[in-house]
This record gives sequence, C-alpha cells and structure tokens, in this order.
Amino acid sequence: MDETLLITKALSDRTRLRIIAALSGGELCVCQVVELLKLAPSTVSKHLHILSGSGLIRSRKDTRWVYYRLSGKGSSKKAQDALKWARAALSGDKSIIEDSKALKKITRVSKEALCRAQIKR
Amino acid sequence: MDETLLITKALSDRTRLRIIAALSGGELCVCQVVELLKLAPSTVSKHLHILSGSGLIRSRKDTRWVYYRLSGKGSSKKAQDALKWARAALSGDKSIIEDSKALKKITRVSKEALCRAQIKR
DNA sequence: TTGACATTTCGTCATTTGGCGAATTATAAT
DNA sequence: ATTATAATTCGCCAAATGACGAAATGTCAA
Repeated sequence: MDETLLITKALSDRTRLRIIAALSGGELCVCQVVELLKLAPSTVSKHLHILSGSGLIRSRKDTRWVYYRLSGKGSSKKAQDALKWARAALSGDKSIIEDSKALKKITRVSKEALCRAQIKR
Repeated sequence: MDETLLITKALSDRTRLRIIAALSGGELCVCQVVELLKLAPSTVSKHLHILSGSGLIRSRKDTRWVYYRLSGKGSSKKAQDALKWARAALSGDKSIIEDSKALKKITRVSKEALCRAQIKR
C-alpha cells in the first residue's frame, strides 16, 4: 500500500499535476519547469523530488543541468498505470492547455535566455 | 483540473484507500466501516464525505442507516477510471487482505451486534 | 412523547504540507 | 583560482489535513 500511497500523494497537488502534464511533451530541465510554473527553484525542486520518490518521473544529469522525464518501462506497473490515468484525466484541461502553450515558448527561447551558458558552447 | 484534483486528493490518504478497497466487496453502512477502521464515527464520516465529494463513492439512506458504495455508471469517466486504477493497485496488498478478512466477520455479525436494532425488526 | 441510536457537523489540537529565501553542492566559464 | 550558474538542501512560516469528543440532526422503538 505504501507505493500506492506515494503515488496518490504525489498526484494530489495542483503543481505536481502540472509538472506531469508538462513532462508529457518530453523531458525538461529544472530551469524550464521553474520558468513555466513561476515558482521558486527550491519549491520546484521539492515537487520534483516528491514525484521522483513516487516513481512517476526520473531524472538524468547532463553536466550542469538536471533533466526530468515521465518514467516509462522499467518503472512499476502501478506507476505506469497511474501516469496513464493522470495524463488522460488532464488532457483537454484548460489550464494544462495554457501551460503547454507557454511551454512551447519556453522551449523555444530557453536555449538563449534561460540557459545562456548552454548556447555559448 | 479541479475534478482531477478532488479525486487524487481523495485517494491520497491511507484510510480512504482502505475504504475504497472495503467497498469493492459491496456496499457497507457507516457503522460497519467504523468497526473495520477502528476510528471515531466522526472521523469516518468525514472521510466518506471527502470520497463522496470526489465522485468516487455514493450513498443511499435506508431509514436510520446510510450505506456507501463505489460509484459505477453515472459517475464521470475520470472517477470510474480512477477507481479502476486504485482497486487494481490495492489488490493483493497485505493490509487490504487483512481488512477484507476482518470485513467478513463484521458483515457476518453486524446484523446482531453492530446494528442491533436492525435484527429486531 | 420520551428515549435510544446512526450519522453528521462543529470546534479544537497536533501534524503535515507547500511556499519562500539563505546556504550548500556541483559544474562550467573566465 | 576565482566567479558564475543550476540545482538541491535546510530552516522557517502560514495554511491545510486528520484525528478526536461534544453537540446537533434525523429516525426508530418503547
């Protein structure tokens, strides 16, 4: 029951649902999620930590950046099924659609503005 | 997103997950759920209220007793799918199995001991 | 009608949660 | 080496949550 509870608790927050939906479009680095949510980096980091702990998302570190993605194969069936439900439940949601629009802009400019160092290489 | 959040919040508590699993065996009256959970009636009532508000369960009043059941057709697809996921996630869980054993005893004796008035009719 | 019972509502309290900024860690640029 | 950047951890605070008992509500029994 503990794993199930970790999952439902992870999904029981508006911000974390937004993160799940945002990651449905592919992996994002923390700074991009911060830009989308307009929350303090420390706050976002905590949410990502909670989602990670539930097995719903995974992280990968690339030099200075940490990228998060929805966890696919390799995660538990419970987590996969929960993700499937959550993504379906959120699809079509008004605020989620706005988020994905905002995300398009963010991923377009992030390489210049958000992560300036990245473009300089 | 609000309905989705109501559902995930409803599922994000150990006691409420136990209630969902308990109702998988069929409807129960509040006093039976109280007996199973060993919590104060007021506490159980509040949990049932939260689950009702999310659309995951429904109630029916029969004279002096109120019976709760998992909501089926007629509830939203989100709720139905969430229930399906939750029930699958909980099936086989150790503490849930113990609960269902305890429930067997409760439903067997409740008509005599728990709801004495009921047998007197 | 009076009393008993099932359930809910209300008020209270301790714990958890979500937010922030400051400090810390790790990595890259100068 | 020093500085700057991305992310995390820590400590703090306000708000939400889950527990209880007392009181209120509605229904049945005597």
